[in-house]
Amino acid sequence: MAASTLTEVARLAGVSPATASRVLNGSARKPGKDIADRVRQAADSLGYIPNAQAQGLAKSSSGLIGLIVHDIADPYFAAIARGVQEAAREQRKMVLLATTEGAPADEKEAVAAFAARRADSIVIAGSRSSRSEDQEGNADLAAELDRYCRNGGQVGVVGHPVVGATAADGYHVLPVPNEELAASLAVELAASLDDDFVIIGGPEGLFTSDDRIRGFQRGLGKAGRPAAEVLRSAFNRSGGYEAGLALAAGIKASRSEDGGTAAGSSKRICIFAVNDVMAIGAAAALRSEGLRIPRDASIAGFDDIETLRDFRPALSTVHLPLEEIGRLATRSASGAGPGAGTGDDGPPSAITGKVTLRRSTETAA
Amino acid sequence: MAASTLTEVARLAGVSPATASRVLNGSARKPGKDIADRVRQAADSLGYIPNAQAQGLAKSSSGLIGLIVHDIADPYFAAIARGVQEAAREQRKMVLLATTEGAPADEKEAVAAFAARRADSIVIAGSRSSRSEDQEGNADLAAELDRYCRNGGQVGVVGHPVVGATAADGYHVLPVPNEELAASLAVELAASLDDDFVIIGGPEGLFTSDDRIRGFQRGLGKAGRPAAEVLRSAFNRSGGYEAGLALAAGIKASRSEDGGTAAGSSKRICIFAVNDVMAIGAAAALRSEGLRIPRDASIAGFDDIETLRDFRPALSTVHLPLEEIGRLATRSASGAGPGAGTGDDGPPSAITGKVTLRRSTETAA
DNA sequence: CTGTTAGCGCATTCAG
DNA sequence: CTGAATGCGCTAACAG
Repeated sequence: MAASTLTEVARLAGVSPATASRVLNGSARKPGKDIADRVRQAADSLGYIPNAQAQGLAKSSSGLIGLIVHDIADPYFAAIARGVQEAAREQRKMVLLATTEGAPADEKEAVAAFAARRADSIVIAGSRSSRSEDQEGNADLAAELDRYCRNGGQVGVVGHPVVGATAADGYHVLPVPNEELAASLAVELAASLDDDFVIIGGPEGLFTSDDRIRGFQRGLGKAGRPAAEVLRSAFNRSGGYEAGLALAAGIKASRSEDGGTAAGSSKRICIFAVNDVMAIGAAAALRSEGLRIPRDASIAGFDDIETLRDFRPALSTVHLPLEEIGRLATRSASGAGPGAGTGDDGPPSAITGKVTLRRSTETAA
Repeated sequence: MAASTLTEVARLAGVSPATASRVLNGSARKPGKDIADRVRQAADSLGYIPNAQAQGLAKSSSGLIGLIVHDIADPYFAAIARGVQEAAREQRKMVLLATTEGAPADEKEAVAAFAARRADSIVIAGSRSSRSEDQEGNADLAAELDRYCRNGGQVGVVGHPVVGATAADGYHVLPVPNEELAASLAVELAASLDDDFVIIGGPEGLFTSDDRIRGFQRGLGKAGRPAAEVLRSAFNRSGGYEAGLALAAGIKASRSEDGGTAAGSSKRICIFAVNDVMAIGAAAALRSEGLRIPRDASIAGFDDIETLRDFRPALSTVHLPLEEIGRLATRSASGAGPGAGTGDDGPPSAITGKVTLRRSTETAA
């Protein structure tokens, strides 16, 4: 038994399909009140559900928003996804999810799939990359996006533009002040701590990571501190853990150099991990090596992931309004259609974050 | 400039649309190698992307899987979503996301929306509820699901069947042994701890919560312990926090009764929170009241949320293969079509969890 | 093996 | 204000 169609509803109501369509969906013209009721009644007596595919075909617009993330189980993306979902709901649209592990080739596939479904807009949340291994994928992705935009699609990208994407109509970037915020974090940290700074970053070429590293170094410079050493590892918890292990070894080594008992003589280090999840991993590594925070090392992250806020010692970090980022990116990809003229998308709706110092970077006391 | 169509490709290749369709999509019959190449070349010279809406209309199947969760930012659902996504990828389908905050009325809307999009299957991940305020919503949801199934849709539900749903063809439930596992947890805890047990549960009527409470009590009974008192609050972090606050007050009160200095004379309590997120909230509350875990109270959760594993003291819990749950629920809603006969969906593919005791429930030492 | 014909379910011209 | 006709882009029966 197939779902009932508009035609069936019309027949039952004794009207034409056109009329039925007009009453059941918001048409410009309002049919007569009496006949409208008949149609509506017939509709739900049959349990009529409009076929969105057919509607989409006829109107060429699908009510779909495509969302691309690296990993939906990563709390960073999950939070953004929630914002996207909210915005979608406001627009009475549904969100189509694609996860790509950050591979531009997969992202290109996702864009093509969204285009095939005639998604009204696409939101790309994952960090852009300029790594050489991603060159080709990036080019393909850029081309696919370009085509999508040329066909009237809207895209909203969080953070940085896709590498190589021509600033087409309908292509919007929501800037995130990663660099500025990281600089502020460095300045605040430098003001209260005497520690030597070390950075745990993601792979070189990951924009989000690179921005935060650059900003942090700049802030350090502004505070009259030397640039920090940078350890590179995976942009996730285990990357943080590995780097943390290496740092722990270093801390222990420098201590024994200072002579066994003079435990306080070597300077404490302050670790800046470019995101909270890496910071937590690093903290776990230090702990597993018998080191304590903030006694033996201080540590700060970035993002202010909600689920991690109960972690002890409380993690110093930079708060980012993740949910709002998702919302804004989605809205930016829904505004004026192509040919709006000025190329300006109304108020830039800038994202603002906030340095949030907590126990993990207190002085050793 | 609209996207190019199959007809355009066909014209450019000098063949009929039917032939073009046959080569570009997997048809049973294979066109001649020479002509196939011409079509393929024409296709990507035009940047042809098939219109999934039109395909769906013609084939009446959309390649879409609908996923319903309470909140995508909740790590429990995020983990399941990842599993669903994986399974979807295996089937070369995309996932449509709907979040409902657990309201059956919204879930009904979501099902209708999925039905409108002709989703091939629907996965419902959120806990079922039998609360009176959800009665009406449940009935509507059940009716909507029933209709969806009758029209050939497949649905997979995690945990418990939707209240009132008639076991239609295409309706599959993936059981999660919440009760058994909670019982095992109680037994293991009772074996190593002398504590008095207290349970922090979600609102009465939430199946997942109720199952875990019931199981825990049963385990307690089996171990010769009296039933635990049950505190009810919201099924999330703040619910846990509030309940934790109440418990902290109780702990302090009973201590002062025992006389100020005899801090060890009143028995320690062991808190079982029905999920990890609530447990973390409760732990935070205790801590904020100056209590320490496991010294002043022990605590255990349920789910073994990955992001929470670095929490200290490490949380005792019951490990659940969340990702696999998502995968299996998705697969169960993709197997044999309607009319398969036996009503049996092959191997029950049972979910198994594992009691995982960690520091938060060690003896006070 | 290919081309032609006919819908899939709906929105939207047009005519009445 | 209503009904009949046309087409969205594609697939699946037919015919050649």
